[in-house]
Amino acid sequence: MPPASATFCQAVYAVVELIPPGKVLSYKSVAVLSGYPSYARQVGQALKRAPGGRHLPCHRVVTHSGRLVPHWKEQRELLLQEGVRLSPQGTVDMQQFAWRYDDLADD
DNA sequence: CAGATGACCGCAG
DNA sequence: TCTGCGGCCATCT
Repeated sequence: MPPASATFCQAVYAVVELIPPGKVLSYKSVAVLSGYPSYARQVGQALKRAPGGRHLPCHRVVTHSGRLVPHWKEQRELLLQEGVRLSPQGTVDMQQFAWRYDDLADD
C-alpha cells in the first residue's frame, strides 16, 4: 500500500463513506471535514488511488462547481441511482445537494 | 534535489 | 462558459 499517508486516506475515506445517498460533497469540503483544509488536491489523489474492493462512494464527491469529476464516465449514472438530480449539462445543484450537517436534522 | 503532474480552488479577463 | 495564472501539496520522473 503506497504512501498518501494512511492517516490522511483513512480520514478521507471515513468522511466519504458517511455521505448520505442523494447528497454530494466537494473535494474541498471532504478535505476540511477530514481535518486537512488545504488538501483538496490530495483528496482527489487519495480517491483515485483508493482500493476498488472497498465500499467507497467516491461518486458522491464532485468539484466545487458541482461539476462531475473529469475523466470519469459512470459517475453520472451512479449519482442518478442515488437520487441526485443533475442539471441538463450534467452538473449537480450544489445549493440543494451539497451535504451539510443541517440536513441531518431533516434526515 | 529540481521540475512536472494532477479526480482542486479562486480570481480575473 | 472557458482560459489563463497563481496557490496549494503529495507523488513521480
